Amino acid sequence: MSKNTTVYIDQLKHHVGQQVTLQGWLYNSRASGKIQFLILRDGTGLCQCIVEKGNVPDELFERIKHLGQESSLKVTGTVRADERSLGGHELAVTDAEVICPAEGYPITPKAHGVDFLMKHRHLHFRSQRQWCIGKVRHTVVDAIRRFFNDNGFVLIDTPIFTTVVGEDQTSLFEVDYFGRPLHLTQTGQLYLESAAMSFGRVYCFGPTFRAEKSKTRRHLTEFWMVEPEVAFIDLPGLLELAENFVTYIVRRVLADNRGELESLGADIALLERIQPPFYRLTYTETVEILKGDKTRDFLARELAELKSEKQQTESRIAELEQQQSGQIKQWQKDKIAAELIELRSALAELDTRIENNPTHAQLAAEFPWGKDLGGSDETIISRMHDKPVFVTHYPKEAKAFYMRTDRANDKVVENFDMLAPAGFGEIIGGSVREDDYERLLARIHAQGLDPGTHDWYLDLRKYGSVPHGGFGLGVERTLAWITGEKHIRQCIPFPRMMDKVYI
RNA sequence: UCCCCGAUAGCUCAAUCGGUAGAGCGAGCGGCUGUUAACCGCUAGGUUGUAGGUUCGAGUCCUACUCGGGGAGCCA
Repeated sequence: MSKNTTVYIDQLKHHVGQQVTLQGWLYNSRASGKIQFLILRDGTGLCQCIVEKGNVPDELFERIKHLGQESSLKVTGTVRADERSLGGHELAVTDAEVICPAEGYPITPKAHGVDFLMKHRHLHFRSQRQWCIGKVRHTVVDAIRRFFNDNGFVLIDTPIFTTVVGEDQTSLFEVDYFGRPLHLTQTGQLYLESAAMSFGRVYCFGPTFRAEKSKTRRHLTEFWMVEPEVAFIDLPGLLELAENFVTYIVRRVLADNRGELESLGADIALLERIQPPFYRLTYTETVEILKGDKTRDFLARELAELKSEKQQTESRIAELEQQQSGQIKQWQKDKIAAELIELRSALAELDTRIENNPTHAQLAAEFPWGKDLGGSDETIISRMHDKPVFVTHYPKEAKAFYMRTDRANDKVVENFDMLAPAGFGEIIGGSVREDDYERLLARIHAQGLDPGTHDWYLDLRKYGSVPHGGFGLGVERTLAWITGEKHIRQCIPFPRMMDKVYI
């Protein structure tokens, strides 16, 4: 008899006026005597469900009233459009079935600390912020695959257990492989180069592992990286590929996840400006900028801004504290308390930035040509620009053995990093590869590496060597930049950090 | 490996000069027919991270440790 259809919340707009059933979890609820507002989530979105006394049996009305957060249930009712409701649609409930009542759900709709949320990661997924980031991550990953698949690239799955060392031995996880030491991959690049000589354009996409002892908001020990590798390409060609690639990802997210970006508070205007060409600087130009007046003035201005921001925050805190001790209503006190908590944590961050500013200024001013750019240096350059910046031609000594020496200046290599704008920093690192057998062998020796383990890699330069290159893009860093999320650990479902694995 | 900050109720945080440990949220009960982190009233909830020290008296001061946060180096 029932022509009742079970639908997902994101399809409600197609069912206005119809009777439907939703299945999901109770995200939040408010009761007001004879009317209740249930916020239901079902994985596709949130929907406010209105339960009015008289429209459902009294017994059910009472039962729903005492349902805890995250109880699972089915609700049936009529879909109607209503501006007052989030999403613009709501359900006038006529019936409901509790599947599993929940009591004492630990993550309340109020504020929680990072450590608490990380320890409850398995539940934290259900929160709006994590849900939005997960949806954007899905789009980013799909856009990555689509871009390469649609542009003639062939997917090559490179091994996780590796015998070769891409960069620095100390940053590798060693595993006992039936008594023989192997390493978890930190790049698929060397294998990919061999594949590029077969397919021309290839890419690999998977998890990668770094044992660096880095405890910052930009580091994970396990993260996802996509690496294209192209035969017959030069540095300008690689930069063009990278900027088209990043632009494509950003456009896809803008098209598919505008609601999520808004909800996350991402800088949409900034994302809309992302289009080729990106800025191009050489390492030498970058060092000159860092040591020059522009950077000094920029940091001084930033310090002044931070200080005035701090002063404003402090006086606002004092003002609120004053109000708090006066005779006011309870709800006003709550509001003030919530604002105070926010202001105090903002103040702590301002203090850190004020404290770091002179150090960063000194590091930049005294930057010696030849050193690799530090995190703070990248942040400075990145903050000075409103679009991504390519930094190219780093000193040979600071870089990996496989990067191609610039034939016009043998102190530098034909490599590049791409810095995301507005302070997020590096999201891509890449290079043209050394294609000359003798030069590559010399570099292997110079860096104290074992030529024996690189036999097969050297072979690629023996049999029809061609100019080729590629780069690696960090998925979580890209995601953090796009979503405006401060910490990379929020951008992967189960983060693995130095010395810390929660679940 | 180094530097800075922190640990008080299930959660987020207060506690002035060293003087009996407080709010809100959440939980429980009651009220309210349009709420948007709803609101109002009542109830329960604590060995102040651990170990020692100073003191008539320590959440507060000192030492060590444990755990957590941020940053440097290095990197996607």
